[in-house]
Parts: sequence; structure tokens; C-alpha cells
Amino acid sequence: MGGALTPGPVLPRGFFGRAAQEVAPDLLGCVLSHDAADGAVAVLITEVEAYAGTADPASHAFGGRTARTAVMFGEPGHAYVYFTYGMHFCVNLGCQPAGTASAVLLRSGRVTEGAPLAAARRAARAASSGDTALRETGARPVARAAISERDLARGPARLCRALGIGRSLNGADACDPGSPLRISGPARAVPAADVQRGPRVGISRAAEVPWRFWIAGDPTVSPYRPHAPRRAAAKAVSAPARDGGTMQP
DNA sequence: CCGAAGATTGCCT
DNA sequence: GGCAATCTTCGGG
Repeated sequence: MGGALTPGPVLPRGFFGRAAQEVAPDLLGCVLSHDAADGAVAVLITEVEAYAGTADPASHAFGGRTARTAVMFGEPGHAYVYFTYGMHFCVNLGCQPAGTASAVLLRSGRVTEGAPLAAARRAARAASSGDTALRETGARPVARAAISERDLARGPARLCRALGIGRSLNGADACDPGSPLRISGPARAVPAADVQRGPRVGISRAAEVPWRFWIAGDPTVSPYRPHAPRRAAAKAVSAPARDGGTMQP
């Protein structure tokens, strides 16, 4: 109970100087903190995924360094923040020495500090998007149930939203005690028997590699979803019909 | 320059 | 359980 959730000191950079699949399970139970202008939020990490850089077909760094993935090739312990699906941010922590790209994606967590602020950030997002249909139909907004504490940072994009992590934190040094974004050691070590592993979520390549790690039984762990390719937008009235008619269900 | 996919989420039926 | 929202990134022409 009392005091048990106080995080340890900021992790040393050497912690990240290993392969991502070794670092990943050790990040469970650690605490990511962000001090922003509107307040501080901290999250205890409950679910992560390892990405092995140029050697991993599922990694953004597969095939080499680009402007987007440059942080992963730099000094370990820095945040690789990327934007996806036109609306979501996700945060990784870089591993391996400079020159070698790899990272651990922080997928889910439990808010341990600043829950009201985290809830406000999540609610603001819900209210500001998806209201096109409301305007077009003239319908009034439906009263939205409060976001449960469990869902505040459940899933990589929601974790970023709760923490207020955006593009400006790309490259932030999470091992610097003076940084606004910091990663601290666990308040309590997670017993090895409580660490489970399985396939990574939502990737199309190397989906069989079991580099997702989570705390067994934790309610904030996001559900597993296999990769679902997005259907090509059918904009014209006439269909392309260039597939010869064969389709597999 | 243009096209296509994407380490997701939330609302729809 | 299906699918729309929304835009950056990167590779190919």
C-alpha cells in the first residue's frame, strides 16, 4: 500500500545498452514520467514490445536509417516518438550503442501519478474528434462515460495521450534526471514468474516472433490483435475489378 | 510528384 | 466484429 509505488532512481544509460529483447522484460514495472506545462503524469509500464532494428522486418529501422528513424540509431535511452494512422503517437526507448538501431515500444501502463490530468487529456481527444457525423446529422453529442482508470494508458497511443507525449519529445533523453521525460526503475521488482511473452500486436511481418512482454494478469494489458490490412478505399462508382475474381476469405 | 501502407482507436451494426 | 478517421513517411516513377 503506502509508498509501494514510489519509483526508484532514473535508469542508467547502460541499462539500454543491450539487445531490445533483453531490455524489454526488464522495463516491466518501471515508471515513465512526463513533466509538462499542464502538470505531471507517471505510468507504470505493464506491456512492451521489442524491435530489433535493421535485422527485424517489423521494425521501422528495417532497411536502414532515415530521418524518421534516426533516433533509434543514436545513443540508447532516448525516446523514439512516431506518428501513425494520421492521429496517433507511440513512444519507444532506444537500445544498443549508437550506430545500432533497436527499441522497445511501450504499449501499456497503469497511471500512478496525475490521473485527473491524464483523464482530461484522454477526454479532450474524444470530444474533439469524430464529431463530423454529429454536425451533419444535427444530433446532439451523446453523454460519454468517464474513461476508466484502467483504460487511461491501455494501448500505445492511449499511453502517449495520457502522458501528453507528442512529436516534440522525439529524441528526449529518458536517462537524464533533468529531462521532462524520464524512465525510472521499478518500485517493486516484477517476479520473473509474472512476466509473460507472446507475439507482437498488429504487425504484418515477423508476426511469429514472441517479443511482446507483459505482466501476467494485469488488467491494463491491451488485447492481442493480429495484423488487419486496411481495405483499399473504393472511391469510384465503378470497381477496378483487376483481381480476376479470386479471393481468399 | 504520387501512391500506398501503417507498431491504432473508437464508433458502427 | 467490421470499418472509418486522418496524415506522415518512404519508395518508386
